[in-house]
Amino acid sequence: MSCEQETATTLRESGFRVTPQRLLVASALRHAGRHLSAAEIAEEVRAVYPVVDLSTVYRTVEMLKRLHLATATDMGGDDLLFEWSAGEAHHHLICSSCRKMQVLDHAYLNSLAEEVGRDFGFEADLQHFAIFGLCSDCREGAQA
Amino acid sequence: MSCEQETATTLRESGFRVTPQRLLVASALRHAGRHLSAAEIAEEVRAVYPVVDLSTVYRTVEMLKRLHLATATDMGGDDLLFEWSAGEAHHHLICSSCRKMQVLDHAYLNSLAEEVGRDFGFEADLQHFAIFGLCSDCREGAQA
DNA sequence: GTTGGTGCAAATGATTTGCAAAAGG
DNA sequence: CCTTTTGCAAATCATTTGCACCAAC
Repeated sequence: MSCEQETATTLRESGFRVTPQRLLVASALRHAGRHLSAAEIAEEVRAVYPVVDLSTVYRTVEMLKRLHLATATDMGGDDLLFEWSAGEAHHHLICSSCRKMQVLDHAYLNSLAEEVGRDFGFEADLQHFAIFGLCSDCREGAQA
Repeated sequence: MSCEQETATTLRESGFRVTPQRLLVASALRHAGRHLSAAEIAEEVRAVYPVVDLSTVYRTVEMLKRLHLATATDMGGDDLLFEWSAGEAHHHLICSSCRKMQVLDHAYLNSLAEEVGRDFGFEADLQHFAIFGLCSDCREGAQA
């Protein structure tokens, strides 16, 4: 089953209509392999399907979020960044000083999720966390 | 030493000038005992000192953040919420469904901070985290 | 006096919304 | 057909910025 068909099936099963815009937004995210802003998603989609409004992108991404197919994260920039959410979750260490971004394996957040579930019955949505702080380079720089 | 004097000393030592606006914004946060939006801070300050612009509140809070005297957190509402940052850090579990908010002790994030520091040399700023998810009540509701 | 801080007013800019037309099922 | 979805255009609204004046020190 192709990516497109897979998305289409998921949408239909969830009671949403399948439209080219939705498939293309999903596809753009799935194949980007990185975080995209709403404007970047629109750009990607327009390369194939010229007329897509930003509002449609926002509405679609909102839907994908509800279906746990995409995540939205404030990574310290001016706009929210969206990412396809498949396979293992991952997170980011973002340096407040130099903006460098490192990937953090989900293993680091596993026990937190478990403890919070055990102690509070809370099902934490730890798909995509942004942890701000100072990277090793900037820490050394600050001491010098 | 009173709260006001304490803040004044900190500001002076950090090379910032001491102004009534700054002392009052700090005081509003310190004594609120809860999260305040910029507008709420302005309201508090104006009760004592009638003319304070929102932009001053934003600029002051930004300064307090740099001094680690206050935190800014997106708690899912329309605006950022600010809180005085004293004593032990704490965090929040926020239900995406019913918006209920529970306090999470810093102990839950301690090991994460340590591991990230050890493995990446990254000094995580884990003063005030908002963890979204489903609370126990809403999980039960969803199953029914 | 200098420099930094404030109020005011205006700009910014991402995200949201109302609505009529278009398309999915 | 009936309902959902879209594009368009306009609105929203928290936050930021430029600038002239004022206050710390």
